[in-house]
Amino acid sequence: MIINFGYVAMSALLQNCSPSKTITVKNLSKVEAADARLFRLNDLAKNNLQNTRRLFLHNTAYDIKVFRLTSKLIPLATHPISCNWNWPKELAADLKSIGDYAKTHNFRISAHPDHFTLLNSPKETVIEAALLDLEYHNQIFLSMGLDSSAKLVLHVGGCYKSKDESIDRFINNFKKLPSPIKNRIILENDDKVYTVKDVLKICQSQKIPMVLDIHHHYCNNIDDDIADYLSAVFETWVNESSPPKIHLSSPKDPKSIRSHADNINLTFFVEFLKKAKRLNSDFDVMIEAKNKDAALLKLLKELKEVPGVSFINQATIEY
DNA sequence: ACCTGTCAAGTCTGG
DNA sequence: CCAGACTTGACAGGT
Repeated sequence: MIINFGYVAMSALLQNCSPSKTITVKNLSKVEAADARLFRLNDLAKNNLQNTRRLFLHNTAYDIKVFRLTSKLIPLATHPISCNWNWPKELAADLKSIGDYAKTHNFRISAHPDHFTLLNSPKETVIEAALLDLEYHNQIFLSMGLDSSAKLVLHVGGCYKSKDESIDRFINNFKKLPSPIKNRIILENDDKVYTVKDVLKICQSQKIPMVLDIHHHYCNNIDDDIADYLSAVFETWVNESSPPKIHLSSPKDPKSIRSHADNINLTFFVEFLKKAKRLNSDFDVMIEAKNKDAALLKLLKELKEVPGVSFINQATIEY
């Protein structure tokens, strides 16, 4: 089976290359002239897009095809203070350009809207804000010219005292989404409320590809073995053009197991590899570690010593 | 150059 | 009913 590795949003190796630079609402408000505010926003966004291009070039140098875009690419894009900023128009050329690069190099791009973006809140205002944020993410992908293989990773959301009712609310609101957004959403098990079993059930009934987070499963499961779910999880990707995606991180320490460690625990991942080998199906691994791409490169280096692992390129293995 | 409090956004707990 | 924790990168104001 072939496994492609990637990382999240920013590089620990490239200096001064943040794709998430922003301005606070308070400070933007201090700028009096409307055109000066727009200039500031455009300037920040263009800088973020330029740094995203640098990240893309960096990824190419390391054969990295799997990458998650930061959600903060366009500063304050969905905040009322920017309502007069037509950023898709202003940034059309920049977005198209990095999108073309991503397509030319067969990148597998995703994004992960923040934890404020909830489809199962009982509050209508929260749902409206979530919809706006999903539209923002969708617009970035559209402007980049990326089809529905560019995905948006979501969690089911809060519990609100009743898991069953909250799952029903998720499904109802999911069904109401515009198709272009619906087709991009993939669902991930979380570390506190919705287990692999819960999320899988939703994904199967709604035909949503499921992202398996093996660290979250470690934090939140009812003594279930991940191996029992792998086949069904991968099956939710059967109609997709990209292989299934899993998230990989390691607990920071025994006291705070839910936090992400700097790097990836090799033994833990190799145990997973052995279980996955029984299915022998290709998948992508998104590394979620504090050390970002440095953690990815460290893991790849360590994998060179693991029996049964061979390298197709710097960031792709066969096992 | 470095440190600290704060930031658009939500949920949950505990007082 | 409200404050604080949760979690994250980066801003902004301080030293």
